Amino acid sequence: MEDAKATRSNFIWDIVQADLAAGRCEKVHTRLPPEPNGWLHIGHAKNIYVNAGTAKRFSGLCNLRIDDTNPAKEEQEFVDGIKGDIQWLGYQWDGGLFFGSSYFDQCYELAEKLILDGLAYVEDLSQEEMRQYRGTLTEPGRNSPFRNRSAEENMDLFRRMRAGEFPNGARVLRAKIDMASPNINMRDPTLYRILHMPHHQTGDKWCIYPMYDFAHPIQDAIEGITHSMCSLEYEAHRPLYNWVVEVCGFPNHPRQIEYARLNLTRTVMSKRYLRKLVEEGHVSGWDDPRMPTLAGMRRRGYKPEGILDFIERAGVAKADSVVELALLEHCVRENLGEIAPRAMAVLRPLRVTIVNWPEGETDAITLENHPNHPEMGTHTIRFGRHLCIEQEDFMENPVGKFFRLKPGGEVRLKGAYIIRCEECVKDALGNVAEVRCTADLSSRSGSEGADRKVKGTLHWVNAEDAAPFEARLYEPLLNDEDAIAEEVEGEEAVPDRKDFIARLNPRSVEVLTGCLAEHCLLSAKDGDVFQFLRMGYFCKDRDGFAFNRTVELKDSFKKASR
RNA sequence: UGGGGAAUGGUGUAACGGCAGCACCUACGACUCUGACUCGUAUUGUCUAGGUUCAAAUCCUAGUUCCCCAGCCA
Repeated sequence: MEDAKATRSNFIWDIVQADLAAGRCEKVHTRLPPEPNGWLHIGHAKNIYVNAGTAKRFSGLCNLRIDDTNPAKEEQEFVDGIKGDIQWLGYQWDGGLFFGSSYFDQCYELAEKLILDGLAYVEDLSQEEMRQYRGTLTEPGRNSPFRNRSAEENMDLFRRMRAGEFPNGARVLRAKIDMASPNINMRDPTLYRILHMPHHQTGDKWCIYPMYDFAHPIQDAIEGITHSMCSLEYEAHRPLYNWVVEVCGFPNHPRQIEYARLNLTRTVMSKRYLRKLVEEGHVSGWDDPRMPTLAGMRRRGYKPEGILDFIERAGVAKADSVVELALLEHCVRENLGEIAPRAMAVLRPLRVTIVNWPEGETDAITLENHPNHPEMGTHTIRFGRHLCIEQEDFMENPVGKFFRLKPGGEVRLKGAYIIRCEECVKDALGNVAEVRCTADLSSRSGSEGADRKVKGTLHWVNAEDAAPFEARLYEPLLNDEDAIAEEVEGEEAVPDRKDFIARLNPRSVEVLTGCLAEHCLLSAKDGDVFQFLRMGYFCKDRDGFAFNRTVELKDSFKKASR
């Protein structure tokens, strides 16, 4: 029996299951049609899960089809990124890799066929005139004066369009359907437009390019796709999709199924704005850890397993929804908690001197790499007279239930000794610069005197072994909802302002300065991610350390201090 | 106001005429060599109004709200 997670169903699977049962298709074949105009983001992960995942679920195949029908918006550089991200997520295009542009010949031939069949015509009206003839949501459109050209004339004009005789926008090829249709998408939609622009795959071969509505169903049908999953906004295009498959005479009929795209709280998902963030330099690139891209999340230390678990738990349905970021964080944390080796690091160091510990003498402390997985081994660090602890782990004037270090109080240093704070030394500004403590030498972890309980336990680093590291500063683009509201209010003249402001999770980014024990740096070579005890975790990427604080201190002392 | 969709706790998602379940969030408690993790407990829900039925989230009628469509974008 499969476990509950694996059997979690959704309405798409029900449809596919029914199609299979009714014999409407023999083997499930889906496709992934990303447009190469940016890097994949967490929303695409859902698309991958839905399409490639459905194929996997029913032992079918999934194609990767680079959807590059519009040369104006697409760039070669994104293709490799897309492929890499899909593989990183753990999916393959076992059905093959295709390019929408490789069907240009077939699209063109079918367009000629439609002309011959009297189902398409060349339009001379300008864009503006076409808009007027189209009617409105409540009024029917009017037939174009060019609607009843002969097949011969249409063919001649269309071939001349292809030959490059006309400038951009001079003419288009339209489907002849119904200008009075209540569905505006059926009011003689455009099939082909003139675009004198080289294509990153086909070069200068074409100066006319098919529209999505024409190309997509053709591509699906040619590839033998059985189920074509896309987002809700294509629902009204489904009649057109079916019309194209029908009139082109394909024996097989792919089925388009729409589902609600993924929305996340506090997260900008529109590729247009993500692109703007990159192009205007608000972030370092598509893989900036603040970006909701798969590349950004990868750099943050997220693992595909956590992301996929999130997608699955968020579910697939037809209702528009906004999933809380907390669910993503939970899934990622759960995944990382299981696999990440533990390490101690201090981000904002506060010097601690153990006054009864001899200068120059050290004690080797062995710590497990994972509390639940002894097979992950141990690592050894040194305890000495000079240590660093977290600034926030000491309070000169403690409030409420503050279990950590305070004057006269005791805490255990993880894996080592219980220490007592004797006094704190301040700098010229009155800030605590150093805490002087005594260690209970009989309380060493593992020794006989170790069972004495103290309320707090702190992580620490031996100052001498600490390797200062320079972290990249990933400040949140915006701190909180109030700030967003304020900015939006003040910038009303810019309509896009609200969307443009990246509502990226402020908790995912932390400015840090501090030090790492040397062993951490060494261990980091083996695995990217460390569970960082109470704090969350941090990851190492090619540029250095990025700290991701996903676990907030939600303790009662925090409340008391308000 | 045309057409196409969707409405279930704070959030997301199940239940396809038969006990409204699960997860996240939140709160409280237990545990703990960090207050994390883990474990336990709890609050909160079927858009509205009628109707059919022994029985309605589910079927019917009317209404309400939200989303998408008037690109030579996808």
